[in-house]
Amino acid sequence: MKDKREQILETSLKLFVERGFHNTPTSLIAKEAGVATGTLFHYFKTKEELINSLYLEIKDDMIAVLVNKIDTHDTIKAKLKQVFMNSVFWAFNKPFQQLFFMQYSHSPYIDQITKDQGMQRFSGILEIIEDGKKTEILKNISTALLFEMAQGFINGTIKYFRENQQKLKDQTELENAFSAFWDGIKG
Amino acid sequence: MKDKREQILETSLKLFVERGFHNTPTSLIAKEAGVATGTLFHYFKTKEELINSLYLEIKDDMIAVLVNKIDTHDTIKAKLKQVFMNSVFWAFNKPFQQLFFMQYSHSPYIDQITKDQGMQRFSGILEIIEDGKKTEILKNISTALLFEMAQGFINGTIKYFRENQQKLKDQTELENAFSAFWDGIKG
Amino acid sequence: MKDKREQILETSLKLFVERGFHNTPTSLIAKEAGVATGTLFHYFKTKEELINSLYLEIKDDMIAVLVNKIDTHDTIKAKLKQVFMNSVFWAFNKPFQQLFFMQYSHSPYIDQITKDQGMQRFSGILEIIEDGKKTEILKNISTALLFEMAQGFINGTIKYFRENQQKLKDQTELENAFSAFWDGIKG
Amino acid sequence: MKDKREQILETSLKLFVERGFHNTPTSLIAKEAGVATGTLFHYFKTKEELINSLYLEIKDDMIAVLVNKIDTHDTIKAKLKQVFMNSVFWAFNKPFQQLFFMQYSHSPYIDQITKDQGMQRFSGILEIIEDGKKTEILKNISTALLFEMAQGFINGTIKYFRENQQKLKDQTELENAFSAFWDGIKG
DNA sequence: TATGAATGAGCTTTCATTCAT
DNA sequence: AATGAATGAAAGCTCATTCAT
Repeated sequence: MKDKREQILETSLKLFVERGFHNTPTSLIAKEAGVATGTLFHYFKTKEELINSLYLEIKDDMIAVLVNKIDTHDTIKAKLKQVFMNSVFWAFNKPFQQLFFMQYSHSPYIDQITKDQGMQRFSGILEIIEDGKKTEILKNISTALLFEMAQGFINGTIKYFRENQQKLKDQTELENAFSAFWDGIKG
Repeated sequence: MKDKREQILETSLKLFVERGFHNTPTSLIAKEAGVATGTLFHYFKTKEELINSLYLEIKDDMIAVLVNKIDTHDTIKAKLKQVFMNSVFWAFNKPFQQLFFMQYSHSPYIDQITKDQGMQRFSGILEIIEDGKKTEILKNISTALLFEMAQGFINGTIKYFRENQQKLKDQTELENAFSAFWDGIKG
Repeated sequence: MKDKREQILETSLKLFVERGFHNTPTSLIAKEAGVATGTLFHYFKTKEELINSLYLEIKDDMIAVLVNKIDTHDTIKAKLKQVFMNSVFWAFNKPFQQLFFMQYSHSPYIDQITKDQGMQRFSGILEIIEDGKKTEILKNISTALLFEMAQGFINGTIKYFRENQQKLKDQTELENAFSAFWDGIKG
Repeated sequence: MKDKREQILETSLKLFVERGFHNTPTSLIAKEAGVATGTLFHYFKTKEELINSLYLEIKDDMIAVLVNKIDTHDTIKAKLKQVFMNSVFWAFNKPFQQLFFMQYSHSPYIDQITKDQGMQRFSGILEIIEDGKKTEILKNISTALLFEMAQGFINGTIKYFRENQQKLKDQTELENAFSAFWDGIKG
């Protein structure tokens, strides 16, 4: 049997995505999680604290997956391809988590402190981009811009594959997507 | 003096973006719009109908701007550059509208019918992409994927410039962003 | 084309019976009556005045029917039989009106003054009862009690026939009902 | 201190009778019952559920009183006299409950299912009537009609005594009323 | 830790009524 | 006489949060 805290996080993720934050009563979360309403507030002081905790836990999980199987000795291109593929892989393995970010990254429910903490975790990926620029493999564009373009591109790719899941069966289209991605950022 | 319906839409846009949908009482919308609470419901049967109407009106406005100054005789590249630049221009001219889409495009408050209606309005832009593919100027990737990649890329670009507004003063970085965009999708 | 005032009364009768007084918006009455909301308030200062007017108009109509075809020369029994039959006849000819009394005779929406005015109209029937007592044809019970017993009895009879309409086809059961009625009050 | 649920039922009975259903805010019920508004909705999902529950609880109480002190060995007449007297007794002991039925038995606020459930509880009394018919003590009229006539007659009697309470001091008039009742239904 | 009855502020929505036309 | 957009008080109901157990 799962830890109750864990159970609450898991349940609220699902409900926040399906129904929206304010349209998800804490009583419903408690019920679906199989705990008493009071228990939820034992683990999270407020509903706001709950969604912010959720945000950071998901961010941590995502980052861990994105940098998976990246070797220091890989080329910049290999590293970024791994990140690209890991991103798509994560989105499909953790669909609720991915939708959660789509919905709540820009929402006022997540406070700025939490967003900043989430951003810090991207440092590893930002380093890859900076390395790529130093060696002139990537375009000489500000790192932040390159990062946002890349992230937006990947989000678009994921959105497409979510709506056309059968296209993931063979790798062709995904490889094409990465080619376009790479053409865009390479120097 | 503005039309009351117009006033309600304008006010609710601002408030939904700043405070979130469920954290914005209809009473506050009415108050800020300078109308009685009953008046809001005279024009929009429910709060849900209000946000869906808002979504479509903003979508219409955006599309009109995106295809602005596009001439039939332009090259594909010129057309897509115009769309790219128009997108950034719109985002900066209509910041609330742009943030509204960021927050609510993926939210459950907008129903699927409304989202579909919104999507239909992109047909003009999809045609440009298809023309580009026919003449082998663009990559031979499915139109839907190209579209989503492009849209994601542009969203990222906008996000960057919103956080770094001074970088828009001269055109250099924006031109670089378009170059990257074009490199990504060209054949 | 009907008089608008008439139209409003007719429509509100139907709606008050089917939906209850407070669950029937004046806007709905206006709409169903085919007039503007303002028009309703032109004829009736308030919604309360509307239902009280309705009460009295229906009472008038009912009394007129109850004493119909009663001849001064008839026996007491013949007169009361006529009233009894007229009551059932009225209830079936004016079902909404009858239900209206069932629902609103005891309700606080009708003010006491109106109820008293309605009661006055029964004087003709009360006179028949008093005549019957004088000649010892009816039981020597206070007129008011005889009246209420009779009215209750008739209401019960009507309720039964409303729920068993086919039983009205031949007159047997209705005659039986009157026999019981007469046995109860005769001296 | 009373049970909160009980307190809410008791208070709403009084208020519904005095002010009407829709003219009685749930907030007022809660206030007079000494509970929070939320508590009312904790026990009754909607205001409609509240009034329907009330209807059934009162019906149960009434039936229990009506069949009180009836012995299997009593004659039909004795049994029905007991029911008649019990009815009057109940009406005077529970005046709000009696007025509640007068007002709401025919109202659209009580749904048909509830009304049917209420009717089922009369089976004991219907049996007495059927027994009476078998032994030819009562008129050979359909049971349902006899039942409705009787109920209407009793309601009228109660209405009279409510408006003329001093007449209850000695039993004479009440006995007369029962005589009339019995004359009406006896064979 | 865990419970869930109880709270009451606050929400969306309704609706009788007004009034300029 | 007739209209219907506009009003805003008030309604039913929700829900984050507390607290005695």
